[in-house]
Formats: sequence, C-alpha cells, structure tokens
Amino acid sequence: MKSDTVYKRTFNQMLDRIQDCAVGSALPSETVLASELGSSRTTIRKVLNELCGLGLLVFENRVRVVLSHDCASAYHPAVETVSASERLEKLFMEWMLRGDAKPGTAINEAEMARRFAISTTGIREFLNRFSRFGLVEKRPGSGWVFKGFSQEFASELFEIREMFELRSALAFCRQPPEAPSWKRLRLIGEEHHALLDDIETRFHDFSDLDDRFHRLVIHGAPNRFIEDFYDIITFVFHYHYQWNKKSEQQRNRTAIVEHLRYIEALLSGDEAAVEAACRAHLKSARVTLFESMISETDSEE
Amino acid sequence: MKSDTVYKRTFNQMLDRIQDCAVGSALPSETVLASELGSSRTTIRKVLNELCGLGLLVFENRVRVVLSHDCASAYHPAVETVSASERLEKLFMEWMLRGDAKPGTAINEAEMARRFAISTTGIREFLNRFSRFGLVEKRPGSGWVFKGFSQEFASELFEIREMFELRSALAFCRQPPEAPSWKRLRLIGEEHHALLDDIETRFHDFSDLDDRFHRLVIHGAPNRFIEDFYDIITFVFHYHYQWNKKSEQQRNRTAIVEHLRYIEALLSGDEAAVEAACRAHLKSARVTLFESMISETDSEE
DNA sequence: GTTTTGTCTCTTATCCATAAAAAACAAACA
DNA sequence: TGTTTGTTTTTTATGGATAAGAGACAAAAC
Repeated sequence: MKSDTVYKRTFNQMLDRIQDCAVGSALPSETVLASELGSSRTTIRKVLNELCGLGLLVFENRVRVVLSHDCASAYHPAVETVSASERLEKLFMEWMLRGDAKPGTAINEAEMARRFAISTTGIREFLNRFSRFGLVEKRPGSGWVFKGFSQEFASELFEIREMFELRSALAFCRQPPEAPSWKRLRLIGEEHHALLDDIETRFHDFSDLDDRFHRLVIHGAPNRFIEDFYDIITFVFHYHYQWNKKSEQQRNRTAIVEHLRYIEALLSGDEAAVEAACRAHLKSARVTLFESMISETDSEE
Repeated sequence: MKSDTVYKRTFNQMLDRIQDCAVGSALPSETVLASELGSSRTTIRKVLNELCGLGLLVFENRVRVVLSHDCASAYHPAVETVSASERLEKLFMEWMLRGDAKPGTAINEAEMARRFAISTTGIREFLNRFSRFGLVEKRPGSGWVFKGFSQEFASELFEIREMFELRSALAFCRQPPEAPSWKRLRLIGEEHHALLDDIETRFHDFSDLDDRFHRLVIHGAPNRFIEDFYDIITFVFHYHYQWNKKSEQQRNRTAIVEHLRYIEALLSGDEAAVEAACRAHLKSARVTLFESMISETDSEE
C-alpha cells in the first residue's frame, strides 16, 4: 500500500503556510495552493478538510478563512513525511559509508529487505536505480555485488569529472555575450562574496551554492550525459561529507576562494586562465576528498 | 510467479549438447554441465530428468548415457526462452524506434503494462534501469517523460563518446610493452583482416567484433564510468541498426578499414597518428549514424 | 578424501492487490 | 468565459505471494 507521506508533508507545509496568513484572512484557491506546495489538488483538499475539522480553518462562501495559528501540536512527525524509497536511500548510504560492507561483498535483496524493513520490491527498485552510481552491480539470477566506496571509485569519478568540467568551462566562455548565463554567473559570484563574509556562521550553506555554481557552468553547453553524471557527484559528496564533517568550515572557505578565482576567469573569457582555475579547483577538491577518506579509514583502525 | 525461461533455454541447450555426443556415450557430471551451460545444478537436474523421461537419456550406474539424437521436436519454442524483462526491452525499443512516440511524450506505467502485457512492476523496473540511457526521465508521483531518440540525443552521445575514446586510446598507447592488451589488439587486428576478406558473406559478424575492439581500447585504462557509458553506445547501436539495415555491408566494410588504420596507429605507439585515426573513425561513425537517422525520417514522411 | 548425486533451504523473478495521490471531468459560480 | 470547487477515474507507490532457480549441506560412491 502506498504510504501517505505526501499528505503528511503537505499538511505540515500547509500549517507553515497558514501561519504566514493573518487570522481572519482568506487562503488562495485549491489550484493555487497545489502548485504552490507542489502536490495535487486531491492532497490539498484532504489537508484542507482536515484543517477545517481541527478548527484551524472555516470554509464559508467558497472561501477558506484562517481561524487560528494555534497548531504547533498538529504537525506530523518529520519521519512520517519521507517516502519509503527516500528512507531506504538514507539507510543504505549510512550502512555503506559506515563501512559495514567491504568491497566485493555480495548483497542480496532478501537480506536487505529484512535489515531495512522494506519490501523486496522496494529494495530491488532502489538497487536498480542506484546501480547507475557504479557502486553496486547486478548479477542476474543471483543478487548484487557491492563495489565499495573506495579510493579507486573516487579516483575514477574525478577523472570523469575533470574531463567534463573542463570541457564545459571552456564551452561556457565561448557563449555569446548576450547569453543569460553570464548574468547568472555574476549573481552567483556575488553570493560567493556574501557567503565568504559570513563564513563563520553560514558555512553550511556552501554545498547548495557549490552545486548551483557547477551546474550553471555545466549547463552552458548542455549535454544530458554530463548533467546526469553530475547527479552522481552531488550524491556522493552529499553523503560523504554528511558523515565526515571534519574541518568543514575551512574546507568550504578554501573552495569559495577557488570558485571566485574560477568565476573571475570565466568572466574574463581568458581560456587559459579558465583552464588553470578549473584545474586548480578540481585538483584541490580531489585532494580534500581523498584526505577525508584516508582520515576516516585511520580513525577506524 | 517466476517464469521458467531458464529451464526452457537450458533444455534447448542441452538438446544441442546431446547431439554433439555419440549415442551410447556418457554425459559429464551435473556440476560440469551446470557451469558449461551457465545455470544452476537445480535446473540442470530438472532438464536431465525430463530428458530421461523422454527416453533420450538413461541414468544407470550414476552416469547418464545418450540413447538417441531424435529430439528435433522436443525443443521449446524460442519465444519461451526469453525472460519477461528481456522481452519487454525488445518490445519497448521496437516501439520507440518505430517512431510511435514523439519526444516529450508522457508515458505511464499503467498504460505500458497494458500495451506490452507485462505487470506494472515489470514495467517500472525496466524504466528504472533504462533511465540511465537518457531516453526517459522519471517524474516522481506522476509517470515518465520520453525524451526521444533524436538527433540531439545522438549528438550528445557522440560528444561523450569522442571524449572517452580519445582519452582511452591515448592511455592505451602508454601501456608498457609487456601489457597483455597488446597481444589481444594484434589478434583483433587479424580478425579484422579475416573478416574483411570474407566481408560479402560475413558482414553480420562485424558488430560483435566492433564491440570487442572498442572495449579492449577502453579497458586499457579502466574506468567504470567509461565502461558503463559504452554499454549505452552498444545498446543504442544494436537496436538502431537492427531496424535500419540499409547498406549494412558497405557501412561495415568502411568501419573495418578505419579500424585497421586505428589499430595500426595504436601498435605504432605514435600518439598523433592514434589521435588522427581515432577521430577519423568516430567522425565517420557519427556521420553514418546521422545519415541513417535522416533517411529513416524521410522514408516515413 | 574428493567427486557426484540427493535433499533441503533460501533467494529471485514476476504477478497481483490496494490505499494514496494524480489527473480528468463535471457542475457551479462570479 | 474562465475560475473554483465537487466527483469520478486512472495511476503510482508499496507490500505480499509464489513458483522457479540458486546455493548449501548431507549422503553415497569411487
């Protein structure tokens, strides 16, 4: 049976939304709310009905009016708002990054289903989707082999990343001056400056900015395979650094400075400078990743 | 319920196998047969039992003896030897390449399940695996979008292919002379010569040789992402040219000649020559593919 | 004691079922 | 006429069931 995580998530969002409205004011139409909160009208209505039942809203004259902001206790627990597949992804990555599985281990669906308390269908779907990351491989008939989040993996990942990013950065330079990317790049540059100024407190905001910056560069000359590959990078970094927070602030500060040089080079249009800045940044990112992987291994021995 | 395609396929293979043995001679042990035919002993025994029942074998003194070769009518129909997922792949590719789906079309699992008479779970698994080819994309909650096997797709595919192959070819050259790949390359070179001599009759054999050649080059400096990507190429070419056989012989002849030049360059170790030969071959492959795509569109209008 | 076959257990491929969510359609209003 | 809400239909997410197939262990034979 499908879980009602969408409903619960939307419900919580709606509570937030209500608190932004003055008591006595009217909510927008169902259609508007649906597109605003990113779910279907069906779900919105279910939420709205529930909220009427709770006395937080009234529905009169085809309009829903906010009655109260007193809903702190109505929120659904956050765990219940993530779908089975999202939960599985998280569990699996934790399990992997905790190093419970040595490279080459055979993993089988039935056992995983038990371990993670998710149906075999769910496991199977996850592994199928996940196999594009190159960390597991299917052996038809019998199960899967776990390839391991190893130095080798990281190294192969970076080799491709460097090829792709360099190609994209140079292509980016060659865009006509009227391309809208230039403006976006300047804006992202400003965001970097702003973040650098507040780095002490806001260093967590970097990974999002990082992602947006690299995707902007890459998108300058779109290629679905390159963009897809960047999903892998994002994914790997996301989970790896979530488990490995050592010197996060310093790491991010360095990266920002490198980005700024990179951005400047792009804006100047000087291809040699772009190449140099791009290479320098990726090299440093690689070293940082490797160091964090080594220190992780060390600390466990 | 799991289908018994493995059994039927193994059964057919076993019939072939029996016909290679003289009547009155003994079959090897179950274990040996299992590894020879690539299935488990469980399946082998089932087949063997059936064959005893049919009177083609006898089992006496712990040994199975061939009684007869008269089994032409015992074969299971070939259709029943392919698993649901393989069948689906084929059906889907036909549907796609026949051009029934315009790029941007939304496809939904339920409808596909009906169209192809395969359970929704099966469809879903297929689409999930298939999404790494960049031809369909998931929209969580609602279905999938079909991206289309367009010129644009082919062009993006080739851009990556060129980057990867060039990188691999150069890395291949730099292998130490004692690397076993050199010998393999020479052998593959000979196969090319042999095929060229018989091209009139054997031109169908080229696609396998092509695949092995490129994979050998790529594997000189292994990188799982590059090898994975080559799966996409193989897949796309396989199906595209299966539907588009025009001037197959000429196309293959040209490719063989290009390969031979490419191989010679690799063996010479002259990097400039390698680069030139590699680029030339890929450029020509690209042109050929595009032409066949255009003529396909034309013929339909 | 190593192979070989016999038996039993566990896992995978595949279908089906069902509640949740999305989408399509229809009626009502402004 | 175009929104907005009410209703119905369709589709997706997720669990479950089961025969086929794989693998593990035991017994037998050489």
